[in-house]
Amino acid sequence: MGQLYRKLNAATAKPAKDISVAYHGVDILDPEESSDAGSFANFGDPLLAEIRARGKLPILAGGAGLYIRALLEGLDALPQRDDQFRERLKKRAEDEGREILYKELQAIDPVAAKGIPANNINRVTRALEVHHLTGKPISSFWERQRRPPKHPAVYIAIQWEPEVLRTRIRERAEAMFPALLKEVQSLVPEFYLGMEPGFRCLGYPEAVACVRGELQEDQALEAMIKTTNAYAKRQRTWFRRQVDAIWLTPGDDLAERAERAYREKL
RNA sequence: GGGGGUAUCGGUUAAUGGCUAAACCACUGGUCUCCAAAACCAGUACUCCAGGUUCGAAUCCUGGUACCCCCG
Repeated sequence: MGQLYRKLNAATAKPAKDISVAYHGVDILDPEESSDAGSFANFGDPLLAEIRARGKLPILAGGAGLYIRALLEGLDALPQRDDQFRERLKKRAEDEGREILYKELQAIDPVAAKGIPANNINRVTRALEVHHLTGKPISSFWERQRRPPKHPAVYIAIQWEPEVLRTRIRERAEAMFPALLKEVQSLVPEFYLGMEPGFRCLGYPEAVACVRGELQEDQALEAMIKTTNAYAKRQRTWFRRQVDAIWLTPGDDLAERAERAYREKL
């Protein structure tokens, strides 16, 4: 996710430059460009086909479950995001409260309203947006018959002991933080406001707040650790419940076991 | 040794002597079809201890304990 963005290197865990694997999808957006699951899928779909055609095995590495699903399974034919419309809704939600938007959704699309929590402003917004753009309720696009995945794949996830994972996340954040601060200082406020889409990536909002003097360094670091832990938890839930992942334990020969799992499954 | 203050979920705090002790964060589980490194839902868990006053105590009183501050 963060790896998509140019200039944001310190906290995005990009692959080392001298690595012997061909990487794609790194440094393809500027921080002011927004990304979404649909455009990610559009980017990756031909790429996967092309790599396969060369007889190579593509590997998707990352934890944004929705992006991976969008790429491997495809999305329904929903329209792309409309940022202007979203801005308007956001403003209305701030001025009049989010309940207004949900009431609107209930009026336009009771089916969708039933499936979307009233407080989930993101999904309520999306549903209203689709209606705005197409004149049709988003639920009318939901008529999805189970289609075969566009790209056959095995999901492989690593199951860490909770305490070990916690420690690794802390150490990772601590290791990244000094460079992250320096990087953000060199970008904000001179070149960026720090509110652009790229700066939504883990650790960046905290570093921006620190550069602006809103947080002490140690507070920012702790906040970054916090959000990273929360993210890891969401990942765990996603790969546990949303997809049929194979869970491997660290300490084994991961590469070997992953390959075996892959052969068994396909 | 003397004086004062504080004590409520893991953390920070809320509750005129009166509903089932609350909120936020953390933690655990979960939701998910285009901002997802997002947004959201649910759950666990607390009145320092022992007495007393009272119909009724987190709240008032006594003693103890722990921590903080001041004086020696």
